[in-house]
Amino acid sequence: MSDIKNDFIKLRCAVIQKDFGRMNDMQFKAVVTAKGPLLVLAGAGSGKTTVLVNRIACLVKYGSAYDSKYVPDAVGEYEINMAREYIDGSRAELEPGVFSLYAAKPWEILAITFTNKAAGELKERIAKMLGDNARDMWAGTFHSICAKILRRYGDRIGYTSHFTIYDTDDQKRLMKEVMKHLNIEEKMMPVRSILNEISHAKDNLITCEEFKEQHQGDERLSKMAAAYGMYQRMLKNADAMDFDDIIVNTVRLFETNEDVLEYYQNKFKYIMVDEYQDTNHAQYMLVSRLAEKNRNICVVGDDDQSIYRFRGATIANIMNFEDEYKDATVIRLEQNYRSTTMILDAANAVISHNTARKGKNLWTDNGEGDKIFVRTLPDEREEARFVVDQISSSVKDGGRFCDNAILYRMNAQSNAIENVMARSGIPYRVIGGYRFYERKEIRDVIAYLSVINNHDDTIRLRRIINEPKRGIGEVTISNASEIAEGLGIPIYEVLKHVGDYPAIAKSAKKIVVFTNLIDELTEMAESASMNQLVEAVAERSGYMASLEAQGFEALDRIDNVKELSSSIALYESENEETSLSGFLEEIALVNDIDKYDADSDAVVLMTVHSAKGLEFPNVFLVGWEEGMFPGNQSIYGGPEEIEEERRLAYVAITRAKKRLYISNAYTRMLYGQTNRNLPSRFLKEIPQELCDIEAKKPLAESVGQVTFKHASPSKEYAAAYAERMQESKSKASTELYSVGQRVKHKVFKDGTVLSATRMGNDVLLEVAFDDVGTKKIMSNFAKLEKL
DNA sequence: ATTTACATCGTTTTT
DNA sequence: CGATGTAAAT
Repeated sequence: MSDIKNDFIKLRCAVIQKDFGRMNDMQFKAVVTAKGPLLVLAGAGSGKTTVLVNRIACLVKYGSAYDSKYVPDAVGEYEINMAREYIDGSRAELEPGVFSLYAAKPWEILAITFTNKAAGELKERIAKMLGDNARDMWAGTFHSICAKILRRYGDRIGYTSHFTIYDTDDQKRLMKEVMKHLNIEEKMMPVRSILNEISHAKDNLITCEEFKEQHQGDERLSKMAAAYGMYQRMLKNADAMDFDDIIVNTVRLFETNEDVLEYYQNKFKYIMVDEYQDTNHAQYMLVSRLAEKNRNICVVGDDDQSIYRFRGATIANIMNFEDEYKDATVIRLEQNYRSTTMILDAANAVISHNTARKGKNLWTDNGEGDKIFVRTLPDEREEARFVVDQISSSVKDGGRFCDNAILYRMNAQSNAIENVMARSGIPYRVIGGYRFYERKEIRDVIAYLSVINNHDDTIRLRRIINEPKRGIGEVTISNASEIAEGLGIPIYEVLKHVGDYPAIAKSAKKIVVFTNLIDELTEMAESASMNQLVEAVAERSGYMASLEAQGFEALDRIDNVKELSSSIALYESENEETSLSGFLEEIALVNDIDKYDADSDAVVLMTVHSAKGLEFPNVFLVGWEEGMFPGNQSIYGGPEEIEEERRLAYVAITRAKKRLYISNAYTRMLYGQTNRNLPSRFLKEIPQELCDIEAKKPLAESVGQVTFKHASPSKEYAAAYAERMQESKSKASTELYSVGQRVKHKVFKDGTVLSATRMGNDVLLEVAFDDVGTKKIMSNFAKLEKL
């Protein structure tokens, strides 16, 4: 080989090194390993995302050039000089193409992440490196990527392109329906347990036929098999899929349609999977089918951070990767850039008690740092107060609220902390828990949109057919669905031709009102903007009016519906192509955590699960007690469960950058019962010399305790209420209504004001309507017309 | 068909 | 404790 060629190879590597040289050796190796299977075992805070981002950038820019000995014939002095200039900095840009080899096109890259947030972050960082090019890359969660594929090819397996995605609530409703049909007592088999069993089966790609076969002797499981079968049939009839189906159906699609599989195998030359330790069998199958052809599969994960066993994640996927792909390159990232030595040592100590792990030891040169603050407090209120005090004083010293995160095992724990926070006037945000899209009023409006989008969506149709009350009762609805079942046609078809079916003819009038409403809105959906559509739904269905009629208590709900409308407007302005099914998909698949923005200066409260992938300067881990963390379920569930909890503890500890506080309480009130709990075993697994321990013993219980339970809530409430009114920028009704005033409401028509009570900036009116009787309404929202 | 009152139930983590 | 469902009354 000529000298020029040898020089070129060296220089080419140097060029790449210049671009990606900021990383440590291991990271760099992961970035430039382009071909073949690659396993990156990345400890917490080891720059996993950075590796992913840079690897993609490297693939697009240089392809597999780093490892290659190939030199194009055309290379000569000119290219050599260009490389030299680039390396010494006198040249800013390389001429495209010269140094790359088999460079990947962005659309040939598939990056699968665990959360939408991670996907968004990935895309954003890649866009910074590659510019607009990044837009064509597929980056998303398993669910969103599969949904995208299914929207396109779902017709091959009997779905339309606007199929509905059922969430847990829809699943429960549907399963209840199934159980009614099959005469399964809920006491014998709770809805949840059946759904869990089915979900497990699906995760392992077991069809209902196979499930039935496998459990022939077992009466209980045979019943479940029957339920499974019927459940699937009804889903299909409704053109709906649950979360598991989205993955399973994609795998099935590939199984039965060779051409589709080949298309995606050819399309995705490079596949990357983040958080590989949390994949389940179905996801594993999906990935390995896609990667089969090119074998350019890079998985990144940390076996110590596998925390989704309950959802079918099997740690085996990452453990066996090397057996699966004998030629795999394995890279370990053990240098941590996030935490102090103290925190890392604690994390390492805890996780070392697990047996099922590949084993690694995180280290850092960030310095020793503070000891871990371990506190024992009398009860959960005191615990919350301790946390709040710490945060207050750190903010006084110049810290920011958003540098602090409070992590707990269960969402139910947030309440105690929220109360104390609110009282102290500390801004906070709760992530997860009650999600916006889980609120009843939001789900109702969404259900309307779903039905407009997909008339066959039986479960959601049933949800809204009598919401608000239209006088269509349970009997009518189940008759109609019986007829639909019997004829094998969608329930909406039955409703459209009520007259033909004597069993429901009595309610014909009311049903026609409903179907007309849906038809009208469906027609509107074709031309109007989605924002207009939501408003039309809220108005014309009478939903808004019925909320308004509830007055005072429904204020929040009215606000929420309005917020939904503005979030749709936002969706429309942010996305180029918008569609109703696109929006519905987004809200089904996108979680609150994804919307979490670090910009607002507030303390963050969330579960440890939600915190995966995030980091904070100060972290408070509350409720480290036996029975809480580890939870009772896992204590009695066996050693595997405990190991999972321990991994969760490991995740929790490694979220902290500077300071880590861990606390437990002697007694804790949960679900209305007070329990005495011992400190968590995980706490004891942290070596004492790493800790700064203090315990505040509870006072003797005898002394008559003064409780301030009812001291100030009304005041607080009034303040919060006033604030909210301020926010909603009430426009109307500074004008007061007098008793006896005749008014007109757009739904309830004419009436007489019985009373008017000022409340904050608004006025609560009691109005006797001529047609519908007396209602309490808030004048700001009701937009009454004076007569 | 709708409202109300009362009992019962189960309580992990999430796409 | 809270949400959810069932039974009885309007």
